[in-house]
Amino acid sequence: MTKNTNDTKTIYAIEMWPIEKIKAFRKALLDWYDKEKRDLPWRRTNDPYCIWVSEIMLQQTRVDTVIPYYYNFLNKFPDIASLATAHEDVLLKAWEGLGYYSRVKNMQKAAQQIVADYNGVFPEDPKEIAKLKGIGPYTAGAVSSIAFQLPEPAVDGNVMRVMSRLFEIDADIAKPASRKIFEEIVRELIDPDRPGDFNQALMDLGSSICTPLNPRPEISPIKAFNAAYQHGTMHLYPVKSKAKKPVPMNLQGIILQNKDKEFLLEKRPKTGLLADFWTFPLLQVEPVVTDRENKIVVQTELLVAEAYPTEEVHDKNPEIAFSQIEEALTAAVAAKYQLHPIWLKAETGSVNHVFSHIKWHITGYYGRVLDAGNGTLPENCKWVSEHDFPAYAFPVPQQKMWQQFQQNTRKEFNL
DNA sequence: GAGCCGTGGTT
DNA sequence: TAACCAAGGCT
Repeated sequence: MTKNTNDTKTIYAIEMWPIEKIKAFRKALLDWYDKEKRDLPWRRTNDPYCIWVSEIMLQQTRVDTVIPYYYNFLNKFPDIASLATAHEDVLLKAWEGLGYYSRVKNMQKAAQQIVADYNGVFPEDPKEIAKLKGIGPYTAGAVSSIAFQLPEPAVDGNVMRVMSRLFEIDADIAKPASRKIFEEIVRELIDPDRPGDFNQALMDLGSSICTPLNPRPEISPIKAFNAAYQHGTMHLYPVKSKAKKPVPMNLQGIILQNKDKEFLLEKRPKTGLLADFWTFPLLQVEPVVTDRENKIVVQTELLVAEAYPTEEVHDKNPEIAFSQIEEALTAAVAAKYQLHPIWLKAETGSVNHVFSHIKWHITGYYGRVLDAGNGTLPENCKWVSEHDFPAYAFPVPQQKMWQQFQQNTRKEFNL
């Protein structure tokens, strides 16, 4: 930060406004917020715990999605102590469907930190708040300003977009390093008397008027402060590099039922994608498929490194594809689960699911196991009656598989 | 710093 | 449809 001759600061080569303009900006923004702000559940409380819960849930997640989860979560875990001592399966169930599941695990660790280090009372110092697990720069600023009226910036995607247009900032907002620039700017602009409202007003403006697509700067309460709008350069901001496309992956979803009508569920590892969630067994098994010269097109093996579109497998040799898939499934299931199912001669469905960085294509197969009890099931596997399904945390791909099985296969074959 | 980590809504 | 988007943080 340097000082100019005309008494204004320069932040990362961006010239800050004089104090009179800053004050006018605060008033224009807060007047609009007072008039237009939405009535949201977490805006009816000053409890830092409730504010915290809302901020974690709102990370990369829409307001409409969060609202029912917010009520349910506070009902189940009304305070820091109850969160700190919750059972993990109950915790995950409360977050089921929200995504980014490490958020809730980190939140519990933070609750335990607060119990251990702060006598169970949420700390009021931004530096201390930022030490809590799962609380990064944005959330630390949000809780500090909203719950404790501290003049801390809370820079999220909305704020970066708004500021990049106001000041015609060329920094790539997709890069983590850019956030610091915007924090310095917000530190200068933030209203010291209403920091929480100021931060929330910026975010509300970003989500309603200063939107990524089809923004309406002409009706913005701060259009007079918008350099990009005034200069006709709105289309240039924000600068944001493109995200990578999700990598496709093919899986077989194995729906197995024993003679007690129970289904085989598998708990995923405690780190990585969908950690600690339950699904039908998912295998990366490709059948041996040969072309008309008996040349191998796809080699059967577990954990095939490269994804291979199932449709192509059928296309290459449709008349023998299913029996060869069946053969491969039988071998894989015997090896991994020590089970020997009798397969239904049809797929139970086809599920597509897109994650942030992976795209799953799951083909479902149903098998009935009559000799269960001989082999030893892997430690993370369990036969479960569907009556007990509501107690298990399922990711969306699993729910899609189950839905297809019920609606299609089960009805048709009376299983 | 870049990759990992979900899901649902919009265009 | 595919692409893009939404109140990020951790490793």
